[in-house]
Amino acid sequence: MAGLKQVQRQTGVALWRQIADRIREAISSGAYDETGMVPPETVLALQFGVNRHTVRSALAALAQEGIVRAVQGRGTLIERKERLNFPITRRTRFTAGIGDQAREMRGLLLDEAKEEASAEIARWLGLKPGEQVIRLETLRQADKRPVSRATSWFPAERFAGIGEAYRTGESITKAFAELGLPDYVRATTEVTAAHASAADMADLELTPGAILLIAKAMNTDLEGVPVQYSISRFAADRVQFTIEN
Amino acid sequence: MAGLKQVQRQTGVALWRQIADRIREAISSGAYDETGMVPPETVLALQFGVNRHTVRSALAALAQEGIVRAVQGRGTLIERKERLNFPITRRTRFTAGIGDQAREMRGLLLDEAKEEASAEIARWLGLKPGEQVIRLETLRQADKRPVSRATSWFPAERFAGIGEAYRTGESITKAFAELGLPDYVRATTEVTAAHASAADMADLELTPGAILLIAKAMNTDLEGVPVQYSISRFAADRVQFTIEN
DNA sequence: TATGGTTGTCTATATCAATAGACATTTTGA
DNA sequence: TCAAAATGTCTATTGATATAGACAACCATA
Repeated sequence: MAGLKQVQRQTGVALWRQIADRIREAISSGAYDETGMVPPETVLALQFGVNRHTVRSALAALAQEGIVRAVQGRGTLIERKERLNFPITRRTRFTAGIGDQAREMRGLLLDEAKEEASAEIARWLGLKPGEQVIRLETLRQADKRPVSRATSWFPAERFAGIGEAYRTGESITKAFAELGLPDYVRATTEVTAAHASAADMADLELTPGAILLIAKAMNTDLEGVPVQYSISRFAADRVQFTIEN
Repeated sequence: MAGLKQVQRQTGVALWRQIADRIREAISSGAYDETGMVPPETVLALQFGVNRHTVRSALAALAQEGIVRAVQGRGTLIERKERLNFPITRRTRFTAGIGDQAREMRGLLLDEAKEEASAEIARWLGLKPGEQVIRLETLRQADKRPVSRATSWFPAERFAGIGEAYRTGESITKAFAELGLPDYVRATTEVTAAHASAADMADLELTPGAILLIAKAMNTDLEGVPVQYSISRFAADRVQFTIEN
């Protein structure tokens, strides 16, 4: 399991942050499932080869994130530890994909705009650059916990009113259905990773240094005509993607 | 493009490192392709709202990575900027997948061991826990630049000698072929992201704070019998995954 | 060849990060 | 009820980080 060995000194990233990352990882890998607690501060300090105060800074950061809760005299309890699985297939849908892994799924519309397609968007949607597209900024939550922040583009002519449909249905699938598109398929998905920007940190309730999994996806209708291009930014410590071939 | 606006103060990560990350991203997004140079230090300092010395620390780190090169009197030149695309399909192969994006592809065998399958490995390979498996530690390079570090497990009985076959062939596909398995398919792939460990930083020539894309993959033969389970760790700034459905 | 724009170097100061040690406070269980 | 084990708080010191200003060195070009 997570070999909690010595940390090596790295410039530019505070030791307590590196240690916080290591402990967070150990927690989510289930290393402390037996006790439901993090080892005592003195033990962690010894394992990582740092001062106890440094470990305390790390644990304070994790407490701030809501991952652990310290109780004087008892120890430091682990609060949460789930990682949602997100299957990527031809029938990928965010809400259904998460399925029974969470009780309540919501999609919130943060912003809507009609704009001219950039060269890249036009290419993905099979339009000419400058044609009208609707851009939706959405935030997706699983049990009130933010999971991803997405920017989606739709051909404006075909999907007029999709913003309102999304706002009421709280999912792309329902919005498409309301606009007369009962079914669609995932054509391509590109996955990369990056550090979270300040804006994404705020929306996804992340802390500095957090990682994003970025999925650029294109959906088509059953005839293969592009209906949506989206760039979704997932909190990397809350999800994993599964590709079944 | 990459809106190089003010950085917001984040505890635990040095400002110069955050700025280095932002500039690296801007470079790889092609923001400075016209000039082939990063803007002057004074301009960057103004854009980010920090002191010029802080920008200099960031640029020094990027120079250390080989991404930029400062020339006194002229400016700071951009050295490299490629991101390899790695398609994930039923026929995913590392070497062929990279294909024409690099001239020379190599797979180096770092370590080989015969061991008992853990519960997880056994599950993936369809074995009983404790059955013998062969574990290979490999490093994959594109044009001498390390791209990924992988740990792979194979059923020991069926693939005895795969270590030697990999060492000479420098690819899994060739090693399989040599052992009488001319073809195989990718069954499942799970993608996550995490910070690089010290060991991976060394092997992949990464700098502190670097991100990994982690792909856990299972390959089967044409009858659907598992032949390989692997955990590959990619330098996130050097690759992207593409899933075509 | 002179000038403006650029990177390189130096000094100084304030704040943050990390270590070190001591002791208080709380919980659990013998 | 006491002792052990755990987290909480305080003081002090050192080195890394960030800002500020000034000037040197170098390059391109008008």
